[in-house]
Formats: sequence, C-alpha cells, structure tokens
Amino acid sequence: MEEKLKQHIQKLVPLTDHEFVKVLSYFSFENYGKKDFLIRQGEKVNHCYFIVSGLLKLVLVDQDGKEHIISFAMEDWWESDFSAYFMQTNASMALQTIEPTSVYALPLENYHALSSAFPKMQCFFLMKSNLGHIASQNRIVSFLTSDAKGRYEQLLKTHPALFQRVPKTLLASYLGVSRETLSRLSS
Amino acid sequence: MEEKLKQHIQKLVPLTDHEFVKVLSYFSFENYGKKDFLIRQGEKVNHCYFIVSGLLKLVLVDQDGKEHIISFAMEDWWESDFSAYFMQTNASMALQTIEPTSVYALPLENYHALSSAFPKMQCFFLMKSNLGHIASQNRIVSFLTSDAKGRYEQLLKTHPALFQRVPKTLLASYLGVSRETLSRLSS
DNA sequence: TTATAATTGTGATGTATGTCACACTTGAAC
DNA sequence: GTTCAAGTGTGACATACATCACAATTATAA
Repeated sequence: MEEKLKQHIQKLVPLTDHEFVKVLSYFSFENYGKKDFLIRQGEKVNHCYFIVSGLLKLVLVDQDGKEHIISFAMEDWWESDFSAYFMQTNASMALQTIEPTSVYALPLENYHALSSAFPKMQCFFLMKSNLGHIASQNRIVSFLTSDAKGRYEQLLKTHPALFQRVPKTLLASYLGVSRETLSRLSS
Repeated sequence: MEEKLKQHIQKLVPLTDHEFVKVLSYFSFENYGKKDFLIRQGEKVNHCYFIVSGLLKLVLVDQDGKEHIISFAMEDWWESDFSAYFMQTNASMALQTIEPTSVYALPLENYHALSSAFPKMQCFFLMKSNLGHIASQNRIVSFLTSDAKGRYEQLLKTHPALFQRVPKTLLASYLGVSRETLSRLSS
C-alpha cells in the first residue's frame, strides 16, 4: 500500500526510495468502513486524501435536503473539499465512503512543509492540480454541450466500472438528472 | 501595465523589483483588437496568457456549429486551453477577444523554466491552479444544484459587470440556456 | 447619412426531464 | 429463513426549457 502511493508519485516525478520514505512520513494511513465520513459538511477540513483502495463520494446536500454528487473518488485519486482545505473555511461538501476505503491523509501544514522541503513534490502537486482543473473543465463542457443521454453515454464509456459499483441513484445525482430519467435512459 | 502583473503576483508571493524584472523577461507583451483569436480550435497552443486589460471568451464550437462559452476572461485573469497547453495537443476550444485586449503571453518552455528558476513562481502557479480548480468545481456545483434562473441570478450577483460588457447571447451560452430563455428570465 | 449586420424581446409550440405514485426485486440484519 | 430497508423500473402528469418565427431596436461600416 505504500507502493501504491510511491508508484503514483513516480509516474510524474522521479523519487528515490530514500526520498520516498521521508515523503511518506508527512502522511498518515487511515482505514474507513462503509458510509464513514472523512469530511462532514460545515466542519473544518484538515486533510486531503490519497485513496489507496475503496470508493468515495464528494457530495453536497442543498437546502431542500437533496444530495448532489460533485465527484466519485477511487483508487489512485486525490480528494478533499479543496476549497475548504486550502482556504481553511468550513466544508461546503462532505466526503463519504461508498465502500470500505484506505487512504493516506495529508494535513495542510504538511502539504506546505512537503512542498518546501521537496521541490519535486511541489512540482507533483502543481501537475496534479492542473490535471484536476482540466478534468473539472471537461465536466463543465459536458454540461454545456450534452443532454442527459449524452452525459450518460460519456460516463458509461469513460468509467464503465462505476455502473457496477455504484447505485443508480448516485450516478443520476452525479449526472444531474433524476433517478427515474436515468433509469429510462439505460433501458 | 507591467505594474498590473507585478501586483497580481505579489498578492500571492513576495517578489523584489529586481526579481520581477527577471520574471517579466519570460513573457512577451501582446495587443489584440476586437474578435481576434489568441487560440484557434484545432491548432497548437503555445502560450498561456495573463490579461492586463480587455475581455475574452474561451469558447467551444460543437458538431452542430453551436457555440458554447466555457469561460469569460477579464483583467487579472490567466487563460488558455490549459489541457492543450500542458499536454501539447491541439486546442479543443478557441480563445477570442470580445473587446480589444492586452496580455502577457507565456510559452510553455518558459512556464517550466520560470518554475525551476523561481521556486516562488512555482508556488504562485500552484496556488493559481488550485484556485482555478476550485472555481471550476463551483461552476459544476451550480449546474447540479441550480436551474437556469438560479445560475442567472448567481452570475448577476458575482459578475454584474458582464451584463454591461457582453451580448446576452454569449451570457446565455455561458449559462447553458438558450438566448430566448435568458431574455425571459431577465424580464 | 444610408445600408447592413448584430442584438434583443416575445409569442406559439414541441420536447426533455422532473415529480409523484406504486410495484417489484435484491440484499442486509436479526 | 424471515424481516425490513435499499435499490430499481415504469406509468401519468406537470413544467422548464428549446426551437422557430418575426418584429423592433441598436450598432457598425461604407
């Protein structure tokens, strides 16, 4: 499981075993069961997470009590309420497991310490952030250019595994359509 | 106009005058008229841009020839087709001026050179990227949680100036609704 | 100025999608 | 196994929004 994080970082920046051991010391390893909260809406956000295994949802509950899925987070992803994490404000969304999940957690102080101690890691975080920004923009594009059916088909193509692992209600919420409409699209 | 960039950077990282002069040398200053293209869909993307003055649209034309506005870019913003810029692929969207515009352009080689020569600048880019990621995620949230009217009112609250500077057709395209619907919302 | 294009408002109508209701199935807990 | 909750499909109906059409107004250029 250390290997997972090591290989993940090494895909973008070279890192000796010795360096990695030091890098790893900035993180803490944590295990969660099903439906556990890593972040609760309205509370402080102390960590961002690298997901070793499992599956989570980044979710926002609106005034009407309706749940909206901003993102699913799976193996090899980084997730948090990044706005609340970086700005040190209260979480506007929750991060909750769908399946039992193992993560490496990185406190904000350590994020900064790690970035200054290892320029390579700052470079790594920069690349990750750029990729995250691009991914979000693609999602915006899919809202602008596609209707429910188009977005459904894109998701089916890019993340077929999700349709096995996640209840349709959650997929519908991620796509921005009602459960019923999604059901009709897939039949 | 150098001042604009200097103050913008100094809002996030401290920089001596001497350092800034060196930083500035990585950029080239460019002027554009109305409706000029900085990036054309399908072509290589060589620069990202800091906007000193003016107004642009980041826009995608789909198969049906319909135009979708991913983003407006105004003074003090950074813009590009970041996916194409970083991955060195062809642009999936165009960047075009709405008003006459002045920018500082940064070639990708210089982006990397600047980041290694000035750790502070890498830190700056990291913060900017994080903020960009967060902004995109907020836009996604607005698509998930709000209908056309809600998104219209949010935009009116956060960027009232746009309603003076930009034709309603473009605002509609940004909001993901038809021109006619936007017209009815505002009356 | 005059001519032409760009921008905007508004009615009539079609369609995609949401909402409510209910039944059926599947899986989890005791 | 029995029980209960979670997940799913589908009909009937309501509604938000798109599309098409046209007129009116405002910029832009010759």
